[in-house]
Amino acid sequence: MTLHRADLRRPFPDGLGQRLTGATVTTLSRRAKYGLIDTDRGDTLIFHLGMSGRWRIDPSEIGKHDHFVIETAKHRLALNDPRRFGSVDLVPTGELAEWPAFKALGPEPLGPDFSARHLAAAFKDRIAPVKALLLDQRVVAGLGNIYVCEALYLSGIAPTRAAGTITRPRLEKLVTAIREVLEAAIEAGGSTLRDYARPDGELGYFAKQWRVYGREGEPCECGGLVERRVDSGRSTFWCPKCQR
DNA sequence: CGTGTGCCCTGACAGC
DNA sequence: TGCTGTCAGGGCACAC
Repeated sequence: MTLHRADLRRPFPDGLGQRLTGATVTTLSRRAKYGLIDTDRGDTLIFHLGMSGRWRIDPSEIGKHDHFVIETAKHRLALNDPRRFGSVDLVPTGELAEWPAFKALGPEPLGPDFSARHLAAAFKDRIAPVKALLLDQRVVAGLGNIYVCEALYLSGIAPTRAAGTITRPRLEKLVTAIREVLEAAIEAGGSTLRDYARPDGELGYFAKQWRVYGREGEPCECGGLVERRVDSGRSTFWCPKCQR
């Protein structure tokens, strides 16, 4: 294991090398936008790819942004992250549930605990825009900017709408739309924006299926035009005519 | 507590 | 061919 700098979003954990060297990987999994690698030493390596991170498998050479490199028996894995918005943490597996970023995490959107009932409870009395709450990982875990825009479009809900004012039938539609968007994206191999690639190097083709994201000024099926707005530096794309 | 803003950082791209 | 400005899949600290 080699570190090529001292930190990403935050410093790499102390003792990373000693705790990983010689360990055997027992399980690979995911929670929200974090990847989890369990070892037989009782530790879990938690990584987040941020906006620009990727794992490079057996790279021909170690590049400028290959910050963290793991050698396994068969492969070399390089965590490459130009913007360094990603993170690496090492936590005892038994303490994962108490890990700060996981403790308050909402349900997985494709799991059994995500429902209109859950959203109704999370949105109750909230005046914040529904888009902001869907991006809040404590409400639902793992949705990002693109998929939230797409799901709100599919369910006909304006991103600016106060979350607590959405009726139950429309929350049902929203839950369905979120699942549909995620399943379609997974099926297509992810979303390509600029340079995202799948582990095999192929691009993710879900971008071609975006209905509103990145389509400012283009016509919606309803005859309206897709608009873009920016809130605290992040873009929202939506059709004001069919999203209310 | 809930809400909204701005920053972390680099690279790609458009326009001049 | 540079240069400059804008924008980007996320998360979190901070102010009110």
